[in-house]
Amino acid sequence: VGLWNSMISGCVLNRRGEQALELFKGMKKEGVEANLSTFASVFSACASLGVLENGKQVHTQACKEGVVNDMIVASILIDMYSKCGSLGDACKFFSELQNYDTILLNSMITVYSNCGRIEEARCIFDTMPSRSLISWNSMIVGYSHNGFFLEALELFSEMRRQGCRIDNVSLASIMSTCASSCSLRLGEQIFALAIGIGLESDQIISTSLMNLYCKCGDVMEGRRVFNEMEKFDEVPWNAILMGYAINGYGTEVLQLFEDMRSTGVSLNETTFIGVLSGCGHCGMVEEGRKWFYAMKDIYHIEPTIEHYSCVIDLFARAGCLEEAMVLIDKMPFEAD
RNA sequence: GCAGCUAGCGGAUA
Repeated sequence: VGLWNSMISGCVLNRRGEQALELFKGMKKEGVEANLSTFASVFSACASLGVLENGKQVHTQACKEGVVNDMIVASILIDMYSKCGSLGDACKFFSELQNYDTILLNSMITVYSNCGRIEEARCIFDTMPSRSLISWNSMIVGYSHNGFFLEALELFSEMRRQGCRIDNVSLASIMSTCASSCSLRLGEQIFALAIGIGLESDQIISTSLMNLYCKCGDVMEGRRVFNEMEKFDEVPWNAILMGYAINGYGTEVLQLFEDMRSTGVSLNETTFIGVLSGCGHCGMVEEGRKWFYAMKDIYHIEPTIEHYSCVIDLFARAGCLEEAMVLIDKMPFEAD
């Protein structure tokens, strides 16, 4: 068992989830009994792959082994359902549990927030025996993502009043709250706090600052931050791209997108949302059509409903109604 | 001193 477990958890650590599941199958074929660690790794693999059905099957097996009573396995399971977008299953499983620890309850704060059940998230937060930094951060993010900006800010103040440790995640989250609510001055004050604890060059703080400027309409200032910051991943690129897009700078969107491709920055769904919405704001039909198809054909990124929405909107506004209708029919989702 | 939880970018909309 030990050898199998090491191999499986090794795969998970190296993001080879598929391999981990293969190994798990092989292990069963050989008649080796899975234990706690095995299930823990397998659920993590399912979580990172987002394979719900697989995860459910293994969950059933784990129940027979009685393994789901383990706190860590239980948290991973909740996290797995959460990452697979199956929030109902997460809630159901949670309701069957008897014992909870801080980490498990933190996961549930996130689950409830992600289903919009913010009151229940807050209830867990209020009644949990002890709260970690992540509990506070999760609750703040929950409020923010659900549009409860004042509540997020209030909780952040409470955090400071109580003298809790504040980290880059806390600050970036609250700066994002400020950006969403166009609170430029407040956002800058939060950034000042970040400087005070030595986080002025922190990547996620810089990204948040840039986003703050962009959302508040000052793309030039956003660009200045972008130019000066260190960029370890594609997120800052997407943020400035989106900044250009929402402010109607179409040529800058295409230029930046070209820079991304020539620099070898990885492109993701968000990148294409930026590109397509930029084309939309500026009526660039040809470019929009081209990139919509290219994202699938060349970059192998499946268009989501957001992408369809951008491009359908683009066609409709440009007067290409038939093309828009055809696309609506071809959409693999329900129109919302 | 490593099994589990949070983060920054994410469509259109009077």
